[in-house]
Amino acid sequence: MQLEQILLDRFGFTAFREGQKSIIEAVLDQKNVVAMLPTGAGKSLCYILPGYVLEGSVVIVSPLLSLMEDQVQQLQMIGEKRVIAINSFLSYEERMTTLQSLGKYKYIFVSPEILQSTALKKQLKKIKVSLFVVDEAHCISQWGHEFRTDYLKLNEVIKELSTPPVLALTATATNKVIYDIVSSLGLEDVSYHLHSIDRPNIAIHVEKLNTIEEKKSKLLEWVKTLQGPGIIYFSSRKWSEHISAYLKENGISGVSYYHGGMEASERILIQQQFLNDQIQLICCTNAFGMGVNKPNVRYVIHFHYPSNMESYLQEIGRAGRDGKSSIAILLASPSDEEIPQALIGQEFPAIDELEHLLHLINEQYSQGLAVNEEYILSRSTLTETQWRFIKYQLEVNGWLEDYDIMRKLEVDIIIKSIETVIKNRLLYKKSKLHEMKRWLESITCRREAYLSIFNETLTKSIDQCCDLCSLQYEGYTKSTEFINPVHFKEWKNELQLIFKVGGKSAKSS
DNA sequence: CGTGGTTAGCTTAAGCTAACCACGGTGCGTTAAT
Repeated sequence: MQLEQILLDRFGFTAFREGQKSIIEAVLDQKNVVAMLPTGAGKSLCYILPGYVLEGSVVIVSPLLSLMEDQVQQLQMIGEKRVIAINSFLSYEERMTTLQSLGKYKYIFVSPEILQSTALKKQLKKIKVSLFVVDEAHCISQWGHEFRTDYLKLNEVIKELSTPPVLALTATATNKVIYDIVSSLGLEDVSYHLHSIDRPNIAIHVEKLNTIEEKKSKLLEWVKTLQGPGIIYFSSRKWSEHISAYLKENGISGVSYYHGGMEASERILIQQQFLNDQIQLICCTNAFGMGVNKPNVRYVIHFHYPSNMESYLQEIGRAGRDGKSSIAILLASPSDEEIPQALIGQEFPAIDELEHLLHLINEQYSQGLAVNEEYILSRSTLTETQWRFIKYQLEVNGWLEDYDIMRKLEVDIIIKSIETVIKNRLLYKKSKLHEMKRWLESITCRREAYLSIFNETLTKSIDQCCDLCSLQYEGYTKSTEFINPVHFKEWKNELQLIFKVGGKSAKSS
């Protein structure tokens, strides 16, 4: 009752959306909470509202600067001024001033990286942190092990802050990923609020083609017929640019590309143009999407498929946030596996590279020097990600702190240990890719197939389900009037009555 | 890691092989002490 009043007073909503209330109650009950809500279900309310009830501040760990800025703006729009994002957008002076008066902020947005700053941690310890939020918590599992290892150090930060209650929020996680989140954050007595990851208004279509050229012309065909706006995913920057140009050459207007190799200003511009309907179609890599809350995306096409099902579901989940009918199309060809395999392989250092590097570090240690990263990296061919992965392994075992330990253990033992970690991670990632490939080979309902990966089952039949069930493509095209799903259902029911055909049983044909 | 394209170098000087290289994504943070 009281919560509904706050909801009305502060946010102007009369009722909670599904799942929100019980999450908020658990948070206010000082429990550790893991919440999985589908995209667009209003996750941020789950920490914003408790902020008004709890004393002290709410710290929110966010994976992207743009996401932080968005959230800050949204809070300011509802009249909340006690909000700050601590990141590299702040000048040195601004940052120092902010840190001195940290307690006056109710909502403090941070990146996992900046949480490693001792100056920030020192100030955070002085104020009362009443809730520690990890937004997009699947990043712990998806990025923490190799790409952004500071995600795996959040548990240390939580301990340093005298273990405030934690709220981990995500839209897409398998049981294993949830286990990974909970154990990595060191959470005990967890209150789980896991809702279905399914998005019934998104139809699924997979199309097999023999060559890349066939894929290109099929893509053009779809883009010409489908009602936009749309997003097309690629696994390489080059391809996203190439197809963007190809579509333009073939008379498609309002197309742009987007990937991580572009200038930040250009990326922001294109994202804004897409959000404002000035661009109808984005050819992009997986850099595009997180935090893109565009309600009317009508289709997502995969020109290349991602390396695991979680990523796939996150990407198609960017369609149809307004709840209206949308479609996800995946174009597959035999050579598609090459890129994801290569990407997985290059995340990890080769064993001889690892050995070479550790001997270099050892050399520096034995001269009594601290590890000079610049020097070490200049003498190896490791990528930044590979080095960060090794560095984390050394840190987490205490090998980077104390060079006496390094001598005693012998480099060989360290190499063996890291080698084992690499092998296990490779096995895991390859099995995830294999799971993705198996899904592509589904012979029964694709939705049921991915739900089973997430330990779910289909509870009610869906009219526009997938290419293996029954799927009418007319509802997604430009030429025809948009078919309201409700009317469509009635029409279909009538047809079923006439022919006495069962809904779901029809798909086995 | 694994594939596909190019080139150097060999030679029954026009065609073969071996060696080499380019290719494939995601983002933070970069500046001080009581």
